[in-house]
Amino acid sequence: MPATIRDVARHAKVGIATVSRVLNDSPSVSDDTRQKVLAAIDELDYIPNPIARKLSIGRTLTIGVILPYLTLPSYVERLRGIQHALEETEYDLVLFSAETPDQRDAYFESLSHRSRTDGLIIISMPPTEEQADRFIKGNQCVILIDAIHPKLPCIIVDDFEGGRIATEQLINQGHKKIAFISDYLETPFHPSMRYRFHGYRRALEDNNIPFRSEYQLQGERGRSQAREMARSLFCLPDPPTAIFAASDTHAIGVLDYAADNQKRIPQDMSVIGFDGIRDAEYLKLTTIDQHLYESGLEGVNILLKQLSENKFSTSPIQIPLTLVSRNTVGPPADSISTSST
Amino acid sequence: MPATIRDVARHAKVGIATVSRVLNDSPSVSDDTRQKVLAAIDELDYIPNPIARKLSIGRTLTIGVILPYLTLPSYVERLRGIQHALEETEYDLVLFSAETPDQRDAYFESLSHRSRTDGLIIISMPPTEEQADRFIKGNQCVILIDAIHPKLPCIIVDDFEGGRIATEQLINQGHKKIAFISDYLETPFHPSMRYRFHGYRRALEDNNIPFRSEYQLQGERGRSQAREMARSLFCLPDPPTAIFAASDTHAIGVLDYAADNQKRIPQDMSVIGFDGIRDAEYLKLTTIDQHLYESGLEGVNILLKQLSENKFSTSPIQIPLTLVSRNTVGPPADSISTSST
DNA sequence: CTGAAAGCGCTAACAA
DNA sequence: TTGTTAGCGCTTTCAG
Repeated sequence: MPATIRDVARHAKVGIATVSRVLNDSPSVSDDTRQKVLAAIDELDYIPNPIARKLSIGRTLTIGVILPYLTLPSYVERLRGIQHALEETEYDLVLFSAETPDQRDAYFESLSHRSRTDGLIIISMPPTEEQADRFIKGNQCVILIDAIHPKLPCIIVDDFEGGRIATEQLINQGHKKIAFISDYLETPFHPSMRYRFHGYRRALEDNNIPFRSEYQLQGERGRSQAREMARSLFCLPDPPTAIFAASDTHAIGVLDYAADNQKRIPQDMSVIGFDGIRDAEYLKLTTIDQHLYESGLEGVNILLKQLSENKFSTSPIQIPLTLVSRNTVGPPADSISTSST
Repeated sequence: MPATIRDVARHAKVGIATVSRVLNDSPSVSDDTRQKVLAAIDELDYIPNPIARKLSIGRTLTIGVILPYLTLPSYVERLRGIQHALEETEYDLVLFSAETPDQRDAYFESLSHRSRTDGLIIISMPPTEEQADRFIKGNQCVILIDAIHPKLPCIIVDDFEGGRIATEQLINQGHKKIAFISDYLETPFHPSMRYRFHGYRRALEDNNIPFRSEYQLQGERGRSQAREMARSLFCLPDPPTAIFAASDTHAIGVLDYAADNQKRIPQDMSVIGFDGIRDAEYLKLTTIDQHLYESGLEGVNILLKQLSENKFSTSPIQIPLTLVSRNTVGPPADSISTSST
């Protein structure tokens, strides 16, 4: 049996509260008794029981993280930021992965109150009106990352603007035939991509480039799906000269297709991604970096502030986007031949 | 203030113990009173406080997972298995990421006893003798995945045999000039790769192929490092015709190099990996699948069995390896020209 | 089948 | 500065 605070008190011949005080670094303990207590603690190999502490102070000292898939690099990268920010605090990080809408709803329900966690970081899953109300009613501290709800604090990026910038970057290089590939846009699951698409449309419009529906492809999320989209695009009678991929994973799928089919990037096709995952850096992918890791850090900071100050703001925090120019965007082939003529 | 068990008892006009009984599905409650209690619970929106429960039963209902990096796909894949296995249980999964040896030692120390977690799943980090003793002394349930210690339960694969099989596969295709690339082999951090190397050596030996030290490269862990190794190998005066990469990440680095330098895989170079991460499937990489996801599942199963039966076996569980033949291994170029001559 | 009461190990008034 | 005491909300004997 492990020693308890009572054992320590007895051993040090002090009151149990005094032990608690030295445990919690209370200033109102004489140096003398502190030493005695410390000695007893040491002698008995005493370790305070965190559960008892939690019950007593009425907090769980636990932060829950709910994310959609543990597989996609962008979620893992955000998780890394969260984990890193949390490890210097007194909070434990408990992980919930919701791979289906049902599971998501179940978690939203079972974690809607304060009994298991002091707060929740929810990644890329906008709650419904009802679910948001439950969080509030349950007094659960929530922060949304990459999702938005008028009643809840959230961290987002300007996806519209990001989409616009990405497309503009392509246009500036001289591209006019610009494709857009993404997940299915009409799901409520991941609305960001829809905004990126709108940004894309806007950039085209601003530059008087007509939108061509054969240049817009959507499908199941995933790298291999993106590869197939790339194939379709390349096989078009009048193929695009550039692709704006709504995520780096999509962009990498395009790169895959190119690598396997003797297509040169960016000579035969320019590609710009979105996210700034680690592989993008490595693959020299030009992309819009949305600072995933930092968003995790920031999420923790905001949540902890909420927890300590017990006030929160529902005006979304915007993380700035950064265009990272690497090697996958260049002028279109025809512009080169034109200029060299 | 949330309702407590006492409120429910009062409301249902029963004793507090009775409420506890219906909460825990005790059979010794009359249907009649059960209904009354259930009604009260419903009416008061009562939610049992898990912390109080944990304190009372003396368990944390928490499993800790310690892993080296949250970035490498193989760890994430194992984590997925763990998370999945745990989500149907009453245990919470709390995450610890040890990115440095110091951090690892700190976690091993602070989690060496039962106060924060009921058990630990440790991935790819063999504890020292001293650390293992602490776990045992602290009565902490531990299972090692991809690491081994004589006093602790562990889940491993036969890395030696895997290395041998991978190499043999290359040899069977007619290769004689086979390179091996890996992390630095001499660290105590990730000993598996050393065994894979030994398996490689053995396969060469068995087939009377002399080991050529210029064909063995090691370096920092990582895809881009592997890419550089591929470059060195290709630039050798007498380059190898096949590469056994000690991890899929290494293998993908080789693929990267090939894609960027007009090298055809497997025509110009055969590549076999090790791990069976998801990208390997997607990239059609031939590899030795060590069933990462399943290892996570299995780790949880064993740990939970330990917890419930309070007995454990330190004889390592071996997960079988599977050779997955995909598109990156073929006969060497010279053998083709030979046979066609 | 049910209830009273004694903890689980800690924190935090309150009094001294 | 210190000790006593009353909880935190649950489980679990033990009587009835």
